[in-house]
Amino acid sequence: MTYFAVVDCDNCYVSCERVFRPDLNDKPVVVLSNNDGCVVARSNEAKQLGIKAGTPYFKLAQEFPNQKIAVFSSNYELYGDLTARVMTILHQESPEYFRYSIDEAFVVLRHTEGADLKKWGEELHVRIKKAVGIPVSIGIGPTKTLAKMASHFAKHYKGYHHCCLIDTEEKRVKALSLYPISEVWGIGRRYAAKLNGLGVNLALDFARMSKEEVQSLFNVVGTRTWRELNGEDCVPNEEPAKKKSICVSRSFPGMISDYEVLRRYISNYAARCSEKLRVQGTAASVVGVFLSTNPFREDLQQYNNFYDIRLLTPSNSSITIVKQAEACFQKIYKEGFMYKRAGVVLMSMEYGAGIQTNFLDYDAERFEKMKRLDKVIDRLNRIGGTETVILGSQQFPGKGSNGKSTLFADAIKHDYKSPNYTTRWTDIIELK
DNA sequence: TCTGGGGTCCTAGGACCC
DNA sequence: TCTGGGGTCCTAGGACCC
Repeated sequence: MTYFAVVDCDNCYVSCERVFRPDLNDKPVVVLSNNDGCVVARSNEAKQLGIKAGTPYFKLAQEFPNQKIAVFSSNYELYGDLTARVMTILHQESPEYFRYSIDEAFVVLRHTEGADLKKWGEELHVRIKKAVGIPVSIGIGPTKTLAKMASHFAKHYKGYHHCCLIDTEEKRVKALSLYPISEVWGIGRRYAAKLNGLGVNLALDFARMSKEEVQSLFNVVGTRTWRELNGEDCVPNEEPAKKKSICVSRSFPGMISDYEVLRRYISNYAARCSEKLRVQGTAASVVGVFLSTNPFREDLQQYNNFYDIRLLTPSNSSITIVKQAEACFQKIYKEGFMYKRAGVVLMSMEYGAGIQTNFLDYDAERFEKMKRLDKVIDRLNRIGGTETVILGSQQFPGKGSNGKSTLFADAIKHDYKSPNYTTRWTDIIELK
C-alpha cells in the first residue's frame, strides 16, 4: 500500500520569525507582503483576533486599535533558508519526496504494511521542531488530496499531536463529512460557489455525486479532485517542472510617472529575471513588459499595457534581456499617467543544451564573453546579497537614506524587516 | 452544380495554487 | 498617504494546412 504524507510548516513566515524571536511565541504576529502592502501570514493568535489574510496593512491599525500585534515585513532570504533545512530532513526520511511550495512537501510512503505511520509523523514533527525550530503539520492519506485534508485536521486539533492519518474507509468518510467543500484542495472560490448553489456544501456531498454529473459540471481537473476524494490516486508524483515563464513585478510604494525612474525599475526587474533564468539553466525567447496605473484610484485616468519582443536567439544574458526590456518599455510608456505597478516577463524558454542560435544574430566571441560576465555577476550577488553588482542602466542616482551615495535605491518598502539571521554577508565574514 | 474532415498551432480567458 | 507577487493547467475558437 502506498500513502502520501504532506508536511507543511505552520504559519510558515511567522514561525520563521519566531525562531529568532521566541519572546513572540503565544503573541499575535503578522508578516506583510512585499512593499508592506497587506497581511500574508498570521500566527494563530492573530487569526483568533479576527485578522483576515490579505488585510491591507493600513487597515490593521484602524480595525484593531487597542491590540498589540507584532508586525514584520517579509524576509524571503530567511524563510528560504529555514525551509531548506526542513526539506533536508525530509530528504533524509525518504528518498521519494518532492517540494510543492516554499513551505510544504509531499513524501511518498511505499510498502507501508505493518508500519506505524501515525507514530512516524508525530516523531517527524518533534525532529523538525528540535532541529530547525519550526512546527510542522503532517497529513497522511491514500491520495494527496486526502493527505491535504488530513493535514488540516492535524493543524486544528491538538489531540492529533501534529499528525493526522486517514487509513480506513470510516476515517475517510468521517473526515469528508466534517470538511467544507470550499476548503478542498483544487476547489477554489468559483467552484465552491457553483457547488453551494447546487446544495453541495460538504466534501462528502461532492464525493457522493455521480461521476457523470461531476464530468458535466467541471473540466478534467475538477473531476480529478473528485476521484482523489474517493481514494483514487491521480495527481502525479512530480517535482514541479522548470518554469515556463518567469516574472518579476512590483507595486510601487507611491506612484511614478517619470520615464527615467520607471526605466530604471524595469531594468532592475529584467536583471532579476535573467538571474532566475540562469539559476534554472534556461534561456528565454520572448521578453515582455507591462505597466499599469492604480485601479483603486478611480479618480485618476487608467492605463494598462503590455508589449513583448521575440529574440532572434534565446538568451539568458543580463545585458541582452535588460536591453530588450527597455525597448518594450519605450513602446508602451505614455506620459501623463500615474503608474502603480510594472513588471518584466520572460517566456518561451529553451533548455541550455538545446538553445538554438540564429546565424544572423550569432557572434561566438561576444556570446562567450557575456556568459563569463554573467557568471561573475551571479557569484558576487550570491555571496554579497542581491544587487551587490548591477548594470549601469539599473542604477538610481542620488543618495540613500543614510546620506551616503547609493547605487541602487531599493524600490520596496520593508520598514519592519528582521535581520537576515542566517544568510548575511557579515556572518560569512565572521565565520572566516 | 459543389461547402469534408483531420490535424496543428496559437491565443485569450477562466480556473486554480501558495 | 496606504490595497502582494509569482506561477500552472485546461478549454474553446480561429487560422492555416493538406
